[in-house]
Amino acid sequence: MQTAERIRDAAVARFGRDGFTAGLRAVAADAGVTAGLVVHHFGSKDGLRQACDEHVLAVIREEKTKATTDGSAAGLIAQLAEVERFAPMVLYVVRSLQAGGGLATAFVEHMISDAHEYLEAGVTAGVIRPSRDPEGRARWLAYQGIGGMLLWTTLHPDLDPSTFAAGLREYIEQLTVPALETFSHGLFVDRTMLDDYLMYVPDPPSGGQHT
Amino acid sequence: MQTAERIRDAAVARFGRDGFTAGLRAVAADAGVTAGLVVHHFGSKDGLRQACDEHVLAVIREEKTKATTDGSAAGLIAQLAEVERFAPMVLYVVRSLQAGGGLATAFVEHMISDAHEYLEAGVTAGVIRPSRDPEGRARWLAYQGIGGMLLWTTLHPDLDPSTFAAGLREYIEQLTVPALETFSHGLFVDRTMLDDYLMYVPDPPSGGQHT
DNA sequence: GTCTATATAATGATAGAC
DNA sequence: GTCTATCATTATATAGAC
Repeated sequence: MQTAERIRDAAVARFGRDGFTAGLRAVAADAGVTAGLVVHHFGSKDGLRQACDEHVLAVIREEKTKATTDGSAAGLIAQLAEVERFAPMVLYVVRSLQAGGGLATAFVEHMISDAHEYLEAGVTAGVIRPSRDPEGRARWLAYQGIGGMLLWTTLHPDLDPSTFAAGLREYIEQLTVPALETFSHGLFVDRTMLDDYLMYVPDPPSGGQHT
Repeated sequence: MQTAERIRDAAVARFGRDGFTAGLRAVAADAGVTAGLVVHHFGSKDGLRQACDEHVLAVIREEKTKATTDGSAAGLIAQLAEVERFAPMVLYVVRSLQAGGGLATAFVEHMISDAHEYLEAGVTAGVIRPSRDPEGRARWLAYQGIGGMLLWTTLHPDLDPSTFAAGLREYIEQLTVPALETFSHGLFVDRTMLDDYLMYVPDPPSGGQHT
């Protein structure tokens, strides 16, 4: 393997474990080179991070990671095997989500798009209820799902590649019943809250479906 | 006002704007003192942050901030005025949630407890559906609600006290319809997904209600 | 391509005058 | 209590030998 790629992979793993405050010397040591060489290849620390972002995003797109923001336990748990396979990269994505930036935005938009596709297929198949704002619903579910996991992750900072997947499993198992309950029959007994709000926002976004 | 308190308030504001990577010199300059005096009063940067945490948490408890994780637009928008009043402290809490630590955990647990109380009152009043895991449902709603806002905040890093509340309003207005829809009648057409899952996890947690 | 050595800047923290 | 001056460390990045 080329040295530059080895440095980049070491950076993905190190940044994933320690966050972006990790120094170039640590990355260089992991890759078996010196800090100077890292700068020689990537110009700066920011250039290195950009290379990591691009590589991780390319892998995500290539693997066609499916969105699992529908709250389905089956889908989520099935994804956990993938999480374990790509543990270093998953951790890198988590760090990006915590820090913000281009990869985080791209990842979230990717998940929203996937969720949208998945939900619309469900609507067509008759298992998912239609929405008057399908795009907004996908966006909301993605934000809540990713955000919830992100918050849980941040509150349990002992995350390393070996324990991350197990911890994530615990989080999902704890919250699957409430999620499925709510996604099955909602939270409110009736729809007065929705109707009250719709009186103030009467215009459904384009693409809205009958609800 | 005492100098130590002025330094502490300056630190809350500065850490809220720039995150915890902000230096002691910046905090000291904001408070009109020197870096040495900050250390003299708080022992270390970590001591300063701990003092900030304790103060913010005390204010939160004193103001009896109500949980708004029920997805209700009315409740959320009503809270926005409070967000504007306490903008520097809200930003500090956001930074804590991004960084993890004691204040973040305490804040989330506070919101979970509030949501639990609020939901149970709704169940008793007959407007909220019962859950077989009321505590888990409150936890799930709090994680998703806080996490979603946190993710949105992280993805829009141009946050300062003046624009934060307006941006938050935009986020809420975008996603209120999907949230109310889902909380009104769920996401799935029927409850086969829930029933399928419950066959694997047949034991309802203690305190469960009939669903 | 890779290294050593160094420049430069910023950090948290300390010592001691006043 | 408050300041000035400084130390020790760490960081990114550069220069140049090989």
